[in-house]
Amino acid sequence: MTAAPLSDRIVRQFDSLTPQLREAARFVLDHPQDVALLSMRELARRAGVPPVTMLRLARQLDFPDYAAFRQVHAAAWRKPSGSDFASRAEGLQKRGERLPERMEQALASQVSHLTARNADAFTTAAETIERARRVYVLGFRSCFGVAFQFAYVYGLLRDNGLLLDGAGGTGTDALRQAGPQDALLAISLEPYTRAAVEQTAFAVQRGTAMVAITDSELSPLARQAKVSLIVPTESPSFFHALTPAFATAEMLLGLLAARGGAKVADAIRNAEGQLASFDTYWTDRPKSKTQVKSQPKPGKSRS
Amino acid sequence: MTAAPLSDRIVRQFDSLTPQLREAARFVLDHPQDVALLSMRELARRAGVPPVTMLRLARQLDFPDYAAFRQVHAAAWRKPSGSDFASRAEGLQKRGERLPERMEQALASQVSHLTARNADAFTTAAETIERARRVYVLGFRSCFGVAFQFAYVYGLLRDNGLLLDGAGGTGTDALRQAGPQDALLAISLEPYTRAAVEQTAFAVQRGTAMVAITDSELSPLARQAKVSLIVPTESPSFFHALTPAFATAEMLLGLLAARGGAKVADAIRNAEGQLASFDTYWTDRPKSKTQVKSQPKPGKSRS
DNA sequence: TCGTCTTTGCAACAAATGATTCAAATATGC
DNA sequence: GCATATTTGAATCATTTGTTGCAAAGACGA
Repeated sequence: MTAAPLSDRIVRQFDSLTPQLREAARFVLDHPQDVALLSMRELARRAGVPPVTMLRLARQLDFPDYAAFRQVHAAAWRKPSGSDFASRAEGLQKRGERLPERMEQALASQVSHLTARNADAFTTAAETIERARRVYVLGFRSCFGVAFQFAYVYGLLRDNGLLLDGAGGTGTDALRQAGPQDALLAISLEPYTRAAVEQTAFAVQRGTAMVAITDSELSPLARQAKVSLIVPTESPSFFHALTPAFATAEMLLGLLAARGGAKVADAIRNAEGQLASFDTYWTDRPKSKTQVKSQPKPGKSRS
Repeated sequence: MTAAPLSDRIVRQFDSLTPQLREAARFVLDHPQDVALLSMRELARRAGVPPVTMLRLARQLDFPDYAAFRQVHAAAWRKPSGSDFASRAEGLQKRGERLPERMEQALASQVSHLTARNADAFTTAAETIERARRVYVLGFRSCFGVAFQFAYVYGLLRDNGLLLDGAGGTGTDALRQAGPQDALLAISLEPYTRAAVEQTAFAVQRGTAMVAITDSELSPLARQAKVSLIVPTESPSFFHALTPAFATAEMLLGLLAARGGAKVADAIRNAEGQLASFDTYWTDRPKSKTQVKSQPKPGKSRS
């Protein structure tokens, strides 16, 4: 209905394309809006191919013009914003009909208000974590995914992070060593797991600075935390929304990385190199070719 | 930052505009997408004013260029990859100044376009999962958090989910039993971990229906998947954004729950009851009192 | 190894774009 | 009613756009 039929066409023809055209096709698939919004030359520049290639791609896909090619992409984006107001109202009742749309709407709105609600908390949280000797990360049950994510990415930045997961039931034992020089990032939403409340309380009592991601200033975590990042959890669905909490963690990580400057950049490059040498990642192209060119975005790292 | 402040600006200045400029402004307000997608001349033609008027309108609103005017309109409903190129360069210097705001902006915009990009894919994905005898969930490294989240919440709905985590290195062995009646939800973003690619390929070869959450139609997962949910990963920060993938998982879960109807509601109540009887959750009130009352919102469940 | 065929990108082209200029049309103040 | 200011649009200019032609580079089969 939207862009699907076109991208299908591209995917189906993809294998029969020449290498250079694939490069272009890949970029077009990944950035469909850019086709509509940018000029052909600018699009080609960003895709890293000469302008002619874009024209050739369009022709290969049976468009007479580049203009026709672009129009299809434009139409795909025009439709939803226009017709949605009308179609959104109807059909809210029908059991999950259009529920993804409603959730999307809600989540986007929640995410877009995170900083407003937390003003300087992000900075304070970053400072707290930077100063810490050790950074413990805690999150149980529904919050574990967020905690894991933070710990994993943080591990690319610095090596003083420790995820308190419970493999073997020993996970949180490490907290016993937490002290005043350390920091604890704790994530817990209503209903707060008993373990989260008790263990953070223990650490705080020992003088550890807690950064909390939680859902209310009045949550048992927030009241003991040095800084709290408050996230909404309302959702049109059965479940509490965790996306805002996840986004908050991701934003905090971004801030930490940015503040780290060159030192962090080095650490990331280091981690990448190690992973590459372990052959962790899958690669498209035949290994024989010049591998240098096959790393398209050098500055960008893997989270 | 997006379109809102601009249309505000137009409305506020509207009264002080000359008649002809109002004509133009009115059209621009009613067709903001056209500003981004059409040329100035074409836009003017449709608005019924000479081209110069559009330029004058842009200037009147303190834009140096018509290009700047258009860019603002483009940025409003475009994912941030494009417009951020400019701000990324300068922003990285200022070591994270206002980075949370920029990330928030980007993430919110990305989340708000998830369904547009994936149209019917959510429904197809839900159907596939519903039909499956077993539902395997796979995600490594940076994607594990998302996989965990899905598996955890899915576990509240039904008991046929299985997270392929690697505790003890045995995690993915379970995939050996995957067959044509089963489904596999796989999450992998660039750079794709070798293990994810190989193991999903194995399952697909055995006839398992794969639902992929990935970042391109051309990713090694998408090409083998029955349905693909495509998520953006661009970010103003060092790292790839995972929030869109997380939100997608959450939206899919919401859809599954909604489609499940009463049966699912029962299952959730069941799970809650069990957790409560294990005393998993912390409660504000003194223990002596009636414990029943300490389950605050009966309708709302824990994700 | 050579010759053929495909793929690729540079340079040049015509058309269209955004922007400028200026004169006509209209409104405004005295 | 006249002179001044403002508003408007046509004609024009310098760029940029999409497109074409052609030659170099590369792949492939004999």
